[in-house]
Amino acid sequence: MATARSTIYEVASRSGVSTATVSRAMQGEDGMSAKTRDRVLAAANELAWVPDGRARGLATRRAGIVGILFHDLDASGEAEEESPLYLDEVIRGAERAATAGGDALLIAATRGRSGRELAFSVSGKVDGLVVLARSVSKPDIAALSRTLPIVTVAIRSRSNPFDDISVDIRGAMRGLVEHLIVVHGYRDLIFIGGPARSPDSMERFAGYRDALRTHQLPVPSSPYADGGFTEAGGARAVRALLTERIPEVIVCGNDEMAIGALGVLRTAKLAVPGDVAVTGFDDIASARHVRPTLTTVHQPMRDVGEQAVRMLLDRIVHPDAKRRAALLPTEPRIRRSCGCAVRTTPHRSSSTSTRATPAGRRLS
Amino acid sequence: MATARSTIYEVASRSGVSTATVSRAMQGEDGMSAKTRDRVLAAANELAWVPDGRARGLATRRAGIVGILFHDLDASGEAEEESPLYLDEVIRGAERAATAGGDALLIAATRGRSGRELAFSVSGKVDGLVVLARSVSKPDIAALSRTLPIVTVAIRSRSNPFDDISVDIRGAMRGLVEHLIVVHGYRDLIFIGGPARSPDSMERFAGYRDALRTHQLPVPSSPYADGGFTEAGGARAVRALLTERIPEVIVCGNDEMAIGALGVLRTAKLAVPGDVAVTGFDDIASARHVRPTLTTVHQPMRDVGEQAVRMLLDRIVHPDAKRRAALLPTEPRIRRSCGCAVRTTPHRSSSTSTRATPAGRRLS
DNA sequence: GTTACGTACGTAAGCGCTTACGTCAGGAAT
DNA sequence: ATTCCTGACGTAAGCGCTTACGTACGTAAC
Repeated sequence: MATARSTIYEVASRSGVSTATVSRAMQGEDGMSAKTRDRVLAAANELAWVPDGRARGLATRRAGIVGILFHDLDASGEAEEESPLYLDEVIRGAERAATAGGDALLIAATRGRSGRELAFSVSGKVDGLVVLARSVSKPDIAALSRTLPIVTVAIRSRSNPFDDISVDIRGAMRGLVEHLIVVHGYRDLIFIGGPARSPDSMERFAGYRDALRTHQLPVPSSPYADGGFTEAGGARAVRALLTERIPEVIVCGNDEMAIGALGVLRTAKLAVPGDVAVTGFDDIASARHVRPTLTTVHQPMRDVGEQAVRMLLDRIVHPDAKRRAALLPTEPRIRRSCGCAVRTTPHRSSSTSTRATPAGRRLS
Repeated sequence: MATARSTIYEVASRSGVSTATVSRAMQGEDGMSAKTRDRVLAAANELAWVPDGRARGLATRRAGIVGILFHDLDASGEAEEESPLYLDEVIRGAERAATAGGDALLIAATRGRSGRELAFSVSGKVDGLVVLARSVSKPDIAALSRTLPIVTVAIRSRSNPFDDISVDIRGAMRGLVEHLIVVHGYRDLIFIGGPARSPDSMERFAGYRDALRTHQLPVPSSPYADGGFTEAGGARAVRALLTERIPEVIVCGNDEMAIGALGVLRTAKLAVPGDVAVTGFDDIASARHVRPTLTTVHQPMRDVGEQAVRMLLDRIVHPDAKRRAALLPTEPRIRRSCGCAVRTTPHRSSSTSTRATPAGRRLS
């Protein structure tokens, strides 16, 4: 149990060489006699020695660690807001890319007001940082960038000077709504939005408007209601809606609200999609399991994580390359709730480069 | 964009003090004049200087980073196995505990055979390691432990010499099955298991047997079928079962298989729970959304992560304390599929110390 | 006015690596 | 037999911090 790390010096003396040689052996340099290398490696093994990452980092100016900063709503007790599940996908993707690049991934959640402090403490430990939207304030990001390469996720404002990876939310919602209009011929749609001031929420609504405009339908200036991105909020909004009228389709800003809507409609004895169609957004796991199965849009969150880290790794190597920004495409998941009669869809052939996430792999 | 980190020397000379003073100021030591401290802090601020974690780590012999090692099945293309969702919860919990303790969390997934290498590379970067079951081989864990404090998760064999956090799977399954027997009076149960050689799977079955034995029911020596912990596997097993007979209850080793079972039963026009009851295990998000809602057991995965890291932090400070192991309790989630007529259950009062995870917060 | 401390800060020795140079065999070329 | 490489390794100077000591100054006690 007593943990006494051994050092390169012990390994050196035990194998009768200098520390330089030990170092070279550990890095698999060439220009060494195989015999010497084996002796060194054997000694290292016997002593259970692993080069100290801190010392190595100090000497090479490279920690071999990249960080990702996100905002953990759930833990801050900040709101009733659902902890965003997609975060996990992003993190997994980031981990994968980091490991593939030979680095390790440091994760840190800002909560409430403590973001600033956290960010700076983390910044001393990593070679670069992926910063998710809403985790750190713009000025703080700017300050961090004075010491570190930064890649942002989902910060698409034109003024964002950093490399960025985002998902084409607006285009995705537009595509989904066009499906409703073109394929199903719906003309009477209602949009239930998320928190009014959330940029993400606004994007979704903008895509909705895009589609209506394109097809010469009346374009509302604001969502019918703010369902707060929660199941309960969605239910509430639909309950209110039903006291007024019954539209052809209820387009929801996310899956949670759509699921809430389905619940209310069932209670009201309205058939989905027979009497009303419903769509969601995000493709959470439950979307496949509610009845009817929910038509929605899948966001490639794992790809977001992967690409963000890959971009960061790149930026670390080429600090002066010109800024890059990527807009990742989404995948519609057409199921039953929009009115499509989906036969048991065969597994998609795995030929595309976009990897399916577990949630989407099997269709209901 | 050009990133030139400044050093303590620049801060020192800019504020007209020695590096020692700068260091002291950054650590908020007392025994300093407020004036000097402010000068130093101001200089640090102007230079956007953050102490280099590597150098600091080298000097203090403490990186301020703990790591967690898990196995990412999904990425290895190793099997059809579902990527274990609970992992995300564990990671989030671990992150929370690490951040709370002032440390950062490094995450790394072993995939396929590369685990060994990864583990050692990570071990140089952290102060301690949480190792999840199945991510690293026992001998490798032993080797790692020669350099680092280790806490294992879900390695409950009596020979495990390390601190461990596990969930009382066996007791949980036993409790669930007793509910079926005692409350509902079922006597004719069937168990669909996971991969036969998985220790986790075996635990679940053991709990099932415990319950039967206690109530003097016939105790099978093996599960009725191996559903591989997947939805498809569960469906397959139930399809086979139905060609033979219809039991009172189908107890599934996890939720995925239970959901597969529900699908097959629906197709077969069998009412759940009217004709057959079904139970799952794990309480994945979908369990609340399938119809009927699924009776299952919730595992406190977030707590697992939190406690593991807390234990590790403790171990780092007290390397010679005696070994500790904790067995975390689970929470049954009694819903409809077992035959209980669940009225809208009120929110549980938040008086218990066990925190509810998002998935369980709202009942259907 | 000395002595004796306490306070506030400076000095410099590491922490455990990497790597630019330097050294030293031994073989090729002359 | 010299000279000149070249390959294989050793030397030692950092990398950017922390911290045990040391020093200088001011204050209190006498």
